[in-house]
Amino acid sequence: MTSPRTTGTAPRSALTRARVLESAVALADRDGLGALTMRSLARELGIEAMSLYHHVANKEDLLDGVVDVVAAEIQDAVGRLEPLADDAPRSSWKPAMRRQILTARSVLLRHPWASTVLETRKSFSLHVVRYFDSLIGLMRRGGFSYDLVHHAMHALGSRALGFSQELFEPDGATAGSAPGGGAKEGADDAATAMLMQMADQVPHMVEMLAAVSHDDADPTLGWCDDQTEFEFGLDIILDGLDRLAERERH
Amino acid sequence: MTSPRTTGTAPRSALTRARVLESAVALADRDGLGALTMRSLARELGIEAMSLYHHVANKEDLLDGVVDVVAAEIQDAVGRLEPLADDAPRSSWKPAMRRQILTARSVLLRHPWASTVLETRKSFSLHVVRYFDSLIGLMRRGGFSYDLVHHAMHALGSRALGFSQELFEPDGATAGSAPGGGAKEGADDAATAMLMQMADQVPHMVEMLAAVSHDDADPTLGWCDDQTEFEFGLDIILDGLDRLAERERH
DNA sequence: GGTGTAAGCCTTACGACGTAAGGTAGGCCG
DNA sequence: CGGCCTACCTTACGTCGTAAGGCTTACACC
Repeated sequence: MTSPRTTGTAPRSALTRARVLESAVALADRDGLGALTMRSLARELGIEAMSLYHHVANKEDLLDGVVDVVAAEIQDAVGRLEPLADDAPRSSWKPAMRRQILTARSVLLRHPWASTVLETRKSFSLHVVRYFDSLIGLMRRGGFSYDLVHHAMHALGSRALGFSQELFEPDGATAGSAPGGGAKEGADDAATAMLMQMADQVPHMVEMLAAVSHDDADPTLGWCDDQTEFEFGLDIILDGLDRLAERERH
Repeated sequence: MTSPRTTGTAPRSALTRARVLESAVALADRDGLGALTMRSLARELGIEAMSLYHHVANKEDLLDGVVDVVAAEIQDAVGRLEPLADDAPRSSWKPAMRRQILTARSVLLRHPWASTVLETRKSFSLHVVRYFDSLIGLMRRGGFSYDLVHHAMHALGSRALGFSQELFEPDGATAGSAPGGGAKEGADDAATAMLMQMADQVPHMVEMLAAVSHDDADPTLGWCDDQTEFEFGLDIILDGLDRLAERERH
């Protein structure tokens, strides 16, 4: 379909590392992380698996690159936010940081598999580090000592990037099930039923679920609002840091 | 070596699901999660790979079971703590919870691979749920509404179990490298060197590293004390929750 | 005792996976 | 024109999880 360019300087390869990585991201978005294999990615690009090795060193390198693409997307989105005014009060570090983190989160929500890959990297992505750097800058403007900044980054952990791995997520991002798959609904119901069975073993939990679910509009216990819970946890940490920074400043 | 029992009711199988799971935990402890395969586990037990399927349904089930073993260990350790006195003040929920979580953490530190596996489970382990239940109970004694308890569990996230997945851990728990492996030292140094190279790209980060590392005793920047950072983050959250609970109680 | 049954273990084999090794063909520069 | 470099391909190996089916042992019952 694409006519081979007969002029130009590089007629041979339309395929670049960048295109490989973009394709990998698209494939993972569409079919899940489990479906991202060298062979399937090659098929997607219309080449053979081994040809990928001319653009990435191995699968680890591919994943590094894929993380980098997502991280660049984050940095881009964060960079699009309007910057802090020069005369902004010291306290504005907190809403600014909140906004950056929620922006990062919105990007990661578009690539649900990315957090899993991020956690398994053993080297930095430049884009991630630059994103962290901007958070550090915000805290400095808020009057944090570097020591406090350092602790703060650890306290935030993965929340700094906008995810907080939920234990026991309903659907594993790793799964990569075929899009027509059936058995999904009822997962919550099954969990609730299981809990009911062991009501005597976990009385507080059962009572909590009862209490929380019926001042909710939805009586089927459609479980929790991720966004709300994320923001709740984030705010607790930001408020705590604010208090510590104020104490530090005497 | 072990004389086969000729009496008794079950002379045949010394191998049980429990023994399989224990062996799997031991293998992962020793050689890493990556070394835990059906074949290697079978070799460890002196049987063939396929024979394992008489005791576990498949590898997912094996991992479920392995998580359960670790969770039982956590529950056991937590159960060994002395319980709250009946006349303990309301505010004692906080140190009690802190103690439980740090106890859970001490168990997970003995099984560094376990957090990774925990995150990938898509169903509950009874022992984990019971542990959570005890945390909920503590917060209730502290006067929390169930709604606040619910948010609190989300805010804690994996910290409730004593881990806070560090992005970019020095060594992947998944690796399972041969015990004689060489290239480990210098990982921090390499990271620092890389950061130095891009100093202009991440000025705050570089400055922070400089500031934090030289009021540290160790000038080689041996990086951070995990335990300290974990407790710092945990305390921020617990303090924040305390404040919210107090406000709730008017 | 003999016999049926079922459990525990083994053998063989399949289709994924990542990737090592080496082959081929086209475009560039001399 | 000839050599070379590079993108791509072919083939093959060793690993993984596990499906299918066979052997053997120990018990339940007659």
